Amino acid sequence: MSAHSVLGVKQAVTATGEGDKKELIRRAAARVIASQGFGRSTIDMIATEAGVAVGTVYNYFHGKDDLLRHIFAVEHGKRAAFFSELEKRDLTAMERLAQGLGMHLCAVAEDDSAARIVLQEGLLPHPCVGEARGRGRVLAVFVRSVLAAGAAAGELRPANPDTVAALITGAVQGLLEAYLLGVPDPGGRRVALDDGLSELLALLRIGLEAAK
Amino acid sequence: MSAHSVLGVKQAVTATGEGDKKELIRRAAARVIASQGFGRSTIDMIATEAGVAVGTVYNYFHGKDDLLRHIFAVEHGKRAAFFSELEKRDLTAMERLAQGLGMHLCAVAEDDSAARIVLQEGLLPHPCVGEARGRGRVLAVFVRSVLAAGAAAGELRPANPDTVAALITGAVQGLLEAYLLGVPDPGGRRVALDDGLSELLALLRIGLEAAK
Amino acid sequence: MSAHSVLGVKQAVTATGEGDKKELIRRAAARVIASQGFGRSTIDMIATEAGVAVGTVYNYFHGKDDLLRHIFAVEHGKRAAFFSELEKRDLTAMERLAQGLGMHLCAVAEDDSAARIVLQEGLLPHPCVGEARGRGRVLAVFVRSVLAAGAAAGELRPANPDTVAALITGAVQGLLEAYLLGVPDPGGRRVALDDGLSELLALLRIGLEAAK
Amino acid sequence: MSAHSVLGVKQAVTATGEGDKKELIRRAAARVIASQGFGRSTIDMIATEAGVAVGTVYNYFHGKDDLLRHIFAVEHGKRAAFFSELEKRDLTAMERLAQGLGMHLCAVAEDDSAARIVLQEGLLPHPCVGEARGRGRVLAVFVRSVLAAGAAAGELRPANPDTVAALITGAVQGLLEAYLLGVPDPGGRRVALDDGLSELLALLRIGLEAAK
DNA sequence: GATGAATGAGTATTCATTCAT
DNA sequence: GATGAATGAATACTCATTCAT
Repeated sequence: MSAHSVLGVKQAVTATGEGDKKELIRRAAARVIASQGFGRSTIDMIATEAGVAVGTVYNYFHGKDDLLRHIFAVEHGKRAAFFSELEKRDLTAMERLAQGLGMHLCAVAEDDSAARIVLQEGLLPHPCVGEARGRGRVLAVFVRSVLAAGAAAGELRPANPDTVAALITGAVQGLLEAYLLGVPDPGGRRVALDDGLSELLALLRIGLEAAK
Repeated sequence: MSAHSVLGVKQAVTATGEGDKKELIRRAAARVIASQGFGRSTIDMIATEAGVAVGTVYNYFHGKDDLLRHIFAVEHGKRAAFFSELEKRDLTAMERLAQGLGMHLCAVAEDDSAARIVLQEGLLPHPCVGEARGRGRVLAVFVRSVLAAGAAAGELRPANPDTVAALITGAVQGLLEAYLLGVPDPGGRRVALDDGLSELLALLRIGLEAAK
Repeated sequence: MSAHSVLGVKQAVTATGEGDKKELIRRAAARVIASQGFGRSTIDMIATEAGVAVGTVYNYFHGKDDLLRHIFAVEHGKRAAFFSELEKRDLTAMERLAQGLGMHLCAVAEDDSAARIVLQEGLLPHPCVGEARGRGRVLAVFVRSVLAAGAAAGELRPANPDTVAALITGAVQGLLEAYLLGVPDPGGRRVALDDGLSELLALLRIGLEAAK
Repeated sequence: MSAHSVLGVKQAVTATGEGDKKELIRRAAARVIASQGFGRSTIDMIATEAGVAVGTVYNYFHGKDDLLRHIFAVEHGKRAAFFSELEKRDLTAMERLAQGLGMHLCAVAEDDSAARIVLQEGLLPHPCVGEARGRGRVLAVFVRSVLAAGAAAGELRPANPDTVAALITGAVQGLLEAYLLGVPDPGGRRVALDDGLSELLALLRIGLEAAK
């Protein structure tokens, strides 16, 4: 394995900025919900955190559920954009995986509040979460397609791509979870995720790559 | 992979029965919370599901939080008992892993409501969940200790046990999650979990066992 | 004024004992209600304090309200018995007052829980308190009749007996209240009530007795 | 006794008006609690009486207890302001007493709901009533200080001021109680209180003033 | 009689949402 | 657009009372 960090692939994933106020409120909501859980967060808390009045929240969102949906959608969008861009590049399956997972962890390392929410609420039967249901849906879909393509191209040994995608996605979430709960220092957190990703990729290389 | 199911290791994990009413209510609560999420579940729903009056719930639990805590504790207890019993047997690290993870999935396959809750609520900052915090805490601790012991005994190649435990635990949760969300038929679910576990163990055998 | 205590007139006012259990429960209830207030007392607390089961309370009383009514009635009965006996004796108005008020304070000094309750709840619009309404009703009726008789006999100067009875009854309650709230030591409390009563009687002698 | 009413000393004690809504709710609550007792009053009743929604009550008060505390505090405040202003005037002890007690009764005659509450709840062990504990605390403190000062100045004969203050405060409360319970007509009530106060002051003049 | 588990009507309190300013 | 007071439906929890054992 080369010496440089697999998370070094960093890029401006977090380009944001659209409607000032809306974004301001989304971020505030993400912080509050990440720390309290959705059920224990109130619109008042969110408005206070954002420094606006309650009414203002309703000028940008239809309600609490809509706020949650939006947080999921933004997070989803970031990944989807990157993943679809990744599809176009000419890379091996393992390279694609490395970059996709790396980007996922990188985004979390930069702003974990949304990630916490996805982890916490993604499994709950919110009528509002809808298509984003499942904590790593976009990620899982991406991983699955990479695996399927890789197997088709003979790069990877044949295996049920749904199952393996579930394992890989789960492992990444497990990494996140362990370090979101366990590593307080943001600096150390980056390193920890980096280590974990390297370990995971190593396992996959040994276990999945077709014998040449 | 050997021909017999890795989930065949089934055993009477789900011995229950204690205080009739309390257990009745716990189960009903687990079903309701699993399907609605903790925040959207009401004591009335739980009482109705259990076929008792609201007041009766309060004769056995101090409140909604206490119910959740109890559900976690029972689930925790089941695993802990099995894991500690597993420690005493004379097994290789991989065998121990296979049996431990198998039992975990087996318990879920039999009664998934508690598992859903642990998956959903285990990450939330409930003041009540306490030491059980983290969706796979007991499992992670078990996996970590098996890995550490295995590495010390020279059975496994050296690797940061915290990181690898996080990956393995996550992969198992990912498996659960995918199938809890995706496979409606309980029969097929068992098979799916079985497949997933086999795949995971295969990966680990290739990737973790020290070269002989 | 003679040197001996005005409360020395003590007599076995607190003869009780009737139906063992009923009395046991009444006393327990009085203690609980005196310390918590009627509204904050529960049948459970009372049963626990009495060392019986909740159901047992209902074998002797029709409910919480009935319990309160009974406590009032017993207290009322003690005074009424003594007062009516006092009517028969050949005494001056001031002597009668001295003995009546003395007995009242004496009973309180011996067992203040019922007195606290009468003080606290006597004014509340309980549908259950009924005729005992008003914290010092029996006392007031007694005082009023002594005053009226005394004025008729020319012993006391003429004055509206209702008004004066209210003042005297109030003063006695004020005394009780001050010392129930203020003097923790039961011994000192006796002395304090004694002092207060002497002072009150002195005022009344000067202010009410008809000039000879 | 002079011909003019001792309650004639009337003054704008009941200046109110502050935060419209809060005051509106306080008054409604006072009416409800006065007629039902604290324990039997519900927030719904209070909100209905005030003509607002339940939630609105909670926009101004932290809860039922806070409402009670506030009612006590306002009543306390009215007296305290008047009493402290009275201290500054150049008056004899008896004059001070006459005006202080007069103002107390006057305030009650104008708005008896708060007075009923203080009488009813002031003795209960509400954790919320705190320093206002005791039904006539402010009044008692005032009376005591007047007595002590009067005795020091040689205007009054020596006597334990605590005891005498308890007697006087109690007598005033007795008066209130008798007439709050007994005199339905508000006009007659004023006269009755006036009579009672005159009688009390007459007794005190005879009984307490130092022989010249 | 004694017991105490079961009951469910009753209540305090919260909080998403609206809307007049 | 921004505000935040008002709203009232929703919900956790209490506790007097009953009744089968």
